[in-house]
This record gives sequence, C-alpha cells and structure tokens, in this order.
Amino acid sequence: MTATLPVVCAALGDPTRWEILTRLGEGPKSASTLARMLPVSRQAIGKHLEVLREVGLIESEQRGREVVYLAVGARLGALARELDRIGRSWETRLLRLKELAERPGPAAPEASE
Amino acid sequence: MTATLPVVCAALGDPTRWEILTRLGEGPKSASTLARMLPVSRQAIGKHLEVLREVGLIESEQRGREVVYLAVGARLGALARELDRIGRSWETRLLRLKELAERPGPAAPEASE
DNA sequence: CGCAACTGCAACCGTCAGGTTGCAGTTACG
DNA sequence: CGTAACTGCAACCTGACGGTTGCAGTTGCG
Repeated sequence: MTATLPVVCAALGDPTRWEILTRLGEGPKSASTLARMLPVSRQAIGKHLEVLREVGLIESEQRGREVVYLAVGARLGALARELDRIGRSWETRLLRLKELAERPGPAAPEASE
Repeated sequence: MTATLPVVCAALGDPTRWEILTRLGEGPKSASTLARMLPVSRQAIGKHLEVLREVGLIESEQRGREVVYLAVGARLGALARELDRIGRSWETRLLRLKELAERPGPAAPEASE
C-alpha cells in the first residue's frame, strides 16, 4: 500500500475513476451498483476498482452476497500532505535562488546546471 | 489554467514527469539541460514540459537564447488543498452513515443506492 | 562572421490502458 | 428449490500516450 507518488496520481488521473470515487464518497457501493449509475460496463468498473484499491484509495468489504467498496479519505489526505510538502520545498528553493540573484556576489549565480 | 482535477493528476501520473519536476524543483532549467540529465530525448522532454505547463505546474521564461522552466509550488499546494478537502468530506459522510447504522432507527438504513 | 547550440514542428512507431463481450461459478432471495 | 443477481476470469479491440528520428529555423557565443 506504500504506493509511489506517480502511481497514486495516475490512479487519480482518469475521469471515470473520479466518477467512481465521487459516488463512493457518498456512501459504500457495490461494483454492480456503480455500473448501473455510470455509462460503462460492470467489468470496466471492476478494473477501476482494482486500481483504486491497489493504491489504497478505496477498501472492499464483503456484505452479504455482494462486495461493497468505500472511499478512504485518509489516503487522499496523506497524498495531499505529501504534495503540499513538495510544493513548499519548491517555493523555498526558488526564493533562495532569487536571494542569491539579488545579492551582488563574485560571479553570476547560474542555476541551469 | 483552471485545469480539472483528473487532468492535473494525470499530468502527475507519469514517472518521467516527476523526474522533470524534481529537477526543476532544484532550480530553473532548459529543455536541453533536462534532456542531458535524463535518459530521454529532448523532444520527449519537450512534450512533457508542454503537458506540465498546460496544467500550471511549471512556467516558462525566455532567458537569453534558451527557454527555462520553473516549478510552480503554489499550483501543487492548491491541488493538495483540493484533495484534502475532498478526503475530509468522504470521512465525515462515512461517519454520518456509521452513526445512522448505530442508532436503532425504524428500518435498516441501507446506502447501496 | 561563422559555427555551435538551442528551439519548434512533423511523422512515425510500439505498447498499454480503458473499454467491450462472453461465459462460468456462487449465493441469497421468493 | 429454482432462478435471478452478483462476482470473477479471459480474450479481444482501439486509441492515445510516451518515445524516437529527422529536419528547418533562430540566436548567441568566440
């Protein structure tokens, strides 16, 4: 479940998958139920659910004869924190470079390599 | 630049693109420079840069005869906040459903549709 | 001034992801 | 107890994506 960043982002990179996540965000649902509300086949839904489950964005739970899936908000929160951290690091580095550029140093501070 | 959520996530869904972003996070660089540090052609880099620029994750800047690109941390931060918000909403809804299930109501509260 | 280096555009290619249909197996509802 | 509904697996198709090469056009460094 320690899915690498690009992988979980890729999972979130498909519109249909977001459709599914949105519906699941409203409450637990089975693959068949989802297939009934979306314009794709049950099998396609199944593949998407598998992808989402692999990166920890949803969990499955046997309920009676059907398998219901639920959205895991915590997983999305974790991703959000990770992205935020990275974004901040970019900003601070950018700022440091700008400071170097302002301050008249010995040579021209070139950062292209 | 109001790139929809799945689109910007898709942009972040490619490993090579993360390579590029990481390098750009260290400081502004040109396409050729990036191509020299990564195991792909300059043209491939160019396509990736275009994708990243379209979703606002990087910006371009003419510097001398070359075009340098810089990572936009704010964009990533915005995405992070959006994801966090959604994740929280999932959790609260889940909680409400659980409450309903605990409380002995008139009928069995079924949320599969 | 001339050459080297960077950019932009276009054509082309292989792979894989998203989708479909079809079928077989289980399991709860009536 | 029978049948309807849900699941799982497999084969197959197609388009888009990540990658390549090739070429033409600028622009600045020595």
